[in-house]
Amino acid sequence: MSHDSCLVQKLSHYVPLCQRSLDSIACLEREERDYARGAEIHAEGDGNTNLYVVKHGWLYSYVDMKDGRRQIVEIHHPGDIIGFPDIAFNERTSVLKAAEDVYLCPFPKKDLDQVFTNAPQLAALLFALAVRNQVIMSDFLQAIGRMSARERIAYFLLDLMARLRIANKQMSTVIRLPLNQTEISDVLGLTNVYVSRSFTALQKDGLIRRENGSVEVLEEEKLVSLCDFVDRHNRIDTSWFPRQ
Amino acid sequence: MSHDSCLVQKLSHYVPLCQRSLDSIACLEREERDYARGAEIHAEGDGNTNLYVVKHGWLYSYVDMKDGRRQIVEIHHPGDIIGFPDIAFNERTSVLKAAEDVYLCPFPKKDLDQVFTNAPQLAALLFALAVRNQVIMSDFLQAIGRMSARERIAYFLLDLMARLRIANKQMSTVIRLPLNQTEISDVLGLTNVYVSRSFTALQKDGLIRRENGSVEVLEEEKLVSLCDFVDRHNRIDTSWFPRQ
DNA sequence: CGCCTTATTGATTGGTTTCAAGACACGTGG
DNA sequence: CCACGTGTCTTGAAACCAATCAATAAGGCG
Repeated sequence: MSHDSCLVQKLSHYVPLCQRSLDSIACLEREERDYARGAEIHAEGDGNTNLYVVKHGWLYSYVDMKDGRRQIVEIHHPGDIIGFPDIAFNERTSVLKAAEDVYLCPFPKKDLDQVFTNAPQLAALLFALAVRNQVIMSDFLQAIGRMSARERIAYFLLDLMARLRIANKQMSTVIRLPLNQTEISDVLGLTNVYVSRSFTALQKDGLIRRENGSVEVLEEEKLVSLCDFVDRHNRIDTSWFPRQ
Repeated sequence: MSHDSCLVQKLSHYVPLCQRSLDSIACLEREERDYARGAEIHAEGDGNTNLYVVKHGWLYSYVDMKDGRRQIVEIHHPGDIIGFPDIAFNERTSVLKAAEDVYLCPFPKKDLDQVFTNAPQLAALLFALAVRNQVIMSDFLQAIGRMSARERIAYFLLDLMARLRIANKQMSTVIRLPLNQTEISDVLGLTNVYVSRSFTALQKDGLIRRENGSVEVLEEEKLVSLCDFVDRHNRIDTSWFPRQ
């Protein structure tokens, strides 16, 4: 059973997990639940006692703003743990929504204490991934704060590819994209109209090609230099981790 | 000695620290070094073996972009630990610069392993602060991605006040601001010209008042409703922490 | 077929950038 | 004391990118 856990697979990408780490993870994936496309698994302000391991499908977390627009703050893929950003709070800070049909494993926040007392390696790994996320978000902040619409789209696609490659090393250049242009605009701080125009422009220049719900990246290097993309996902430094 | 550590003071704000946590922290503040205003303590791409505890003065971390502009990704105050976002990498991802004369305590990254093996409470606290930072950055992303220049300035000031109040609970409404408008524009993804215009507009509307290097917040509630500010700094949920 | 969601395209508007000039404070040296 | 340079902030005019408003097209599905 544990060998087909995409969480184990994703974490093992960074460091060989010791037995205590594996045991800790197993206890997070006991239960499984299904949600249909469009379901809101929790709302902003809900109590947050649970985190979720994603087993299948894409989800995203978003925040509604007072002017009626919204910002998608995170996209969740299989093998991700949802909810870490909120564990420091008593209430959810965002709405969690299924972008397509999904399977999740919920587990209570309180289960994390045994990670810190029993599995220092896993604790260090989760910590490293959490702080790495700050760098990834800083990169993204630059994209949102300083780049044109075309460059942001390029950044968005490259970031998705880098993330998906962790779980699927032999990924092709075709990305299945279960998000509509309004959702993409809510990720990138644009409007759906301008997402459409920018996609069309990138396609006209031969950098990408689109086909119902998928994007094929034709010129990855050109996209990379367009937005100065750096892959922060592929490797992390684990040399400082406590050894077993 | 340890009682005047602003790091201990800041961390104690969230949870009473146990002796093992205090011992772990003490070992991070052994050495102290001075840097003059404008000094670049490390550059992007440098090896990163050290983190720093800020004892005095403001600093910031920034990234140079290919178009010549730059993005300030973090502002560091006394009591902050600098460098966590980078510990997952072998190289620095940003330049660290002293905004004024500063004192820092450098300590090697490798010293963190003893935190994870000996001080699970401190490990959990640092983890909680790291993941909370993701929420703070999400909030900031909304500000950058969706708000007008005036709203971003409002957000910037309120965020600064919330952070400074952790260390100084009786803070007045006057903020000393050792950053020039070009630096503020690099935080907010604006131009220095428009920062000036926006500051002037806020002052004309009676929300703030400026006096050589300081800003006085006259109408905090109006600023809050202008940018829908939520203080994420004040409290965190520590109920799930491992107990001693 | 008709309905709904999603994507495209055009015309107009507007907030921010860019470019440029001027004001002001401060320190330095003559 | 004044001249001068430097860094910082302010102000104006023009240009531009993306938002907004609005209409049309294209699919998917009952």
